[in-house]
Amino acid sequence: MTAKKLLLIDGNSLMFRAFFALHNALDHFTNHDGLHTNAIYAFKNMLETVIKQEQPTHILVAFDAGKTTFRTVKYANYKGGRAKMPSELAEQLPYMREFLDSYGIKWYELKDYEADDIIGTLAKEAEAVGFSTTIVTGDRDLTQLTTTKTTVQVTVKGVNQLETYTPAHVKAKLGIEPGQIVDLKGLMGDTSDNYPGVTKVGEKTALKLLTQFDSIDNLYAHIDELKQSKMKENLINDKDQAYMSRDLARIRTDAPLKVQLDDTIYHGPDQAKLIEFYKAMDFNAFLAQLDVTTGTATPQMQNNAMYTLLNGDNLDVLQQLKQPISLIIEMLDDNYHTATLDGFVLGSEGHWYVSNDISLLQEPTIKSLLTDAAIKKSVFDLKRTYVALNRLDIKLAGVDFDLLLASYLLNTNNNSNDLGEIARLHDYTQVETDEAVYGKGAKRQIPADQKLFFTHLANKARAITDLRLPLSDQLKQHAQWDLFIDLEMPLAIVLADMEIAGITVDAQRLTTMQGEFKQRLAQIQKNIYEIAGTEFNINSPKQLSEILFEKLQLPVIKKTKTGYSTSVDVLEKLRSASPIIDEILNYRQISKIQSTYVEGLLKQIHPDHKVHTRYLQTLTQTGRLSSVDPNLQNIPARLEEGRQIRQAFIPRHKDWEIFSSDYSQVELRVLAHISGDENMQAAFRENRDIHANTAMKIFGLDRPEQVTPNMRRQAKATNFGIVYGISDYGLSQNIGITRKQAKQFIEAYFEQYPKVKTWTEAIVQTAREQGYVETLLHRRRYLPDIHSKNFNLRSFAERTAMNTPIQGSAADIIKIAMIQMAQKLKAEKLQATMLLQVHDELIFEAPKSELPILEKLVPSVMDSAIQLDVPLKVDSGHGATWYDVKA
DNA sequence: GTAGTCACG
DNA sequence: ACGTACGTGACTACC
Repeated sequence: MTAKKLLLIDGNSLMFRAFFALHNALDHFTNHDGLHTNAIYAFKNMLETVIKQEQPTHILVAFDAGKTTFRTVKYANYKGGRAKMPSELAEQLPYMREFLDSYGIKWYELKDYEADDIIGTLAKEAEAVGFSTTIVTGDRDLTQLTTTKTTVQVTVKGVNQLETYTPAHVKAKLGIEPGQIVDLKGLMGDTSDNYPGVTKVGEKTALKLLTQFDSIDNLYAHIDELKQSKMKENLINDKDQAYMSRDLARIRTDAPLKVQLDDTIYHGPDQAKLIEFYKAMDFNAFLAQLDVTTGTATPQMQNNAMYTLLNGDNLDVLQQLKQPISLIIEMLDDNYHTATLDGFVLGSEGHWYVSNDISLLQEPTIKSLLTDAAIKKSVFDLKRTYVALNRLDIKLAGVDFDLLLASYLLNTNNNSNDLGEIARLHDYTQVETDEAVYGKGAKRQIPADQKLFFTHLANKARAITDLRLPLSDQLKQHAQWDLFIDLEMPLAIVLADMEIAGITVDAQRLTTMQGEFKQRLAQIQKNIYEIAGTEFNINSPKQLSEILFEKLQLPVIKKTKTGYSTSVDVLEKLRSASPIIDEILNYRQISKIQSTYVEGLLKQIHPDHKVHTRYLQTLTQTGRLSSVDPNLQNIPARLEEGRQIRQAFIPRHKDWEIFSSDYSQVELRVLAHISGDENMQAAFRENRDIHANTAMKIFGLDRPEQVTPNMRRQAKATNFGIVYGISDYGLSQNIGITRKQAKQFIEAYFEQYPKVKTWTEAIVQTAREQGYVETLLHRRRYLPDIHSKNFNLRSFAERTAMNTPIQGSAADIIKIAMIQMAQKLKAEKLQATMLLQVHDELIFEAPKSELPILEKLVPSVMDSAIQLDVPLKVDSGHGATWYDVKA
């Protein structure tokens, strides 16, 4: 006899999860009747994952029967104040049941009881007859049902990550037994279910009390033993409430169910019904997964594109291709500056031409097709494709669609670089992921069977062709078409040219520095070992903390997940405690410079004496670029010691210089513009020192002379805080004041800049209502966590709602400037070359003779990139090396 | 592969 | 009561 395994699903809880998991894509998930289907879609995926994982013999999905239950009879406010179910979800309920029916899964609801009670009762019955049971829910309260035979899986993030609770896990996590959870809830109450518990008692206090007294009963039996305190008073006053809350929290295991365990046997889906259901829902991707003839679900049936192998003799077929033509230059390695070109594919609508003979690209037929701006082409990752072809001296032109860029703009959360994965995000399954075909890590390679490789290439090209129209439509619907066509697409070429140009690095200079730093590190290391009285690895936080906090017994300031923190802010506080601290800080600083910037950079220099970074154009959530291999956006600047690294960045010719322009306070100017705050706008219009201005306002001063450097520093931090989505705690940590003071700062700030306050509130509200926020150019960021019950996740989403429009609009602005700058340099036939972008700064190399031109041209392009209600300000400088560029 | 630390805007 | 500043990438240690 095989072991019986029961799967119990908290239908309401998971349905909500499923609904909000795809809340972003609510509009996208509607069937031909206009019915929303997102919750059903996500629920189905989740259900299949769990069934596959658990292999149950029995399944039941429990639902809540209605608003009133025995709990609301006991306590009228139970679950009061809850927002009512969104209508987009409510309309899916009947279909959810139909889905379960066709999937052969029993579902059940019972008047006056909640889903929890059905689950509790069945779990108990199942246990009595020797089943093992798994409960899946989004509600932590169900962990009270955990036993040796019953595990509870709680969704953590989204829907597919589950945290498994066994009695041991409950104990490890909370320090109490599963059975004590009701006592815990009794004492602490539950805000989301809206019952009170004991005044001022939260989880921490409640757990402390339970470790001492085990249960509410025992606590009250010994209440006299507690020392006189406010808490004791509260416990006594709220005794009835505590007992009531405990009873509300307790899940019933004796509900009068009209369903037997035998009714929950899982036989699998009714194929015919399921097909009908998927058709009704327009779940075409799911339909495709069903093998209709055998009536069982099979792995993805892939319909492969037919391809033709190109050779030297059949290239003329390409001239028959209909436009737009999809193009892929395949490289397995990430770094397209150096990766081997493994093959290519060209084609459109049913005609796919592939080859692994790269030399064919040089044939006039193909080369002219690629370089002709009048022949329209679609690609996946324009910058990558352009750079690869440039290595063959082919100037790619005529690309008017990039699937990767389009997908990124539609949802910045989808930051995969894999065509197959991205296609799936858009419900297109007729192409494998690269990982599936090539493998990953050390095993990544072209498949031994060439047919597999060519088929994959053809499928990829077909995916680009098939997704071009729908994604273009979506961009237009989102008002993002201009952002796509006029900004990101042209920018890809500008960035490609910058990467190709590269920046020259003086390896000699770095090697000299390497020697110096090596000596200094050896000396500091010696000092540290002397003070510590032993040798150890200073680079190991673990070994270092043993020395500091155990051997030397320094006070512990902060802990990390795994031990003691040894970060700068901790060490700063310990400075006076031991001379070893200064030495360690010094060691850290220099070894960082040595390993990351001196040695790290040396490794990245190409034979042309340059480094060629790659800008990631589709990674950040805000629209900024990022830079890798090497990262040239975090070259030291703040401290002199590190700043000297910039001496190694030099122009490519003698008699040339490095020239740089940067926006001054661009983010605050953006804030002044979008908030419409008159006071802040006036400060910028009158070209005042914004931080001093803020200091005067929040400290109530009349004259700028009264602003002390410390006031300005605090005001500056407050300005930054606002941009980051202010919190009193964050600000207090940053400038070392109390939380209360920080709160007063923020209040004073908002009084002086009232519209900034209104704007922050409005943007958070906007995020709640539409599920996303936008930049000036309609770059969009979805914030699903804005509705989270989890305080941390929700707060983070709220800060992000404030920060993203600011940071993202600043990113939009400099991107416009870059495109216009590239055009100007070309139009004016200047030799000056744009090399780097560092978020608010553009860096060039140029013959000295062109410097006077650049000094006018670059700032004028940058400050007129966009018209705001406040002026943009740009500072410039130049010098023999990057280090010598000073404004 | 993850965590801790630190470099930048 | 909760426990944080926003956005990144690279290096080292350790499992």
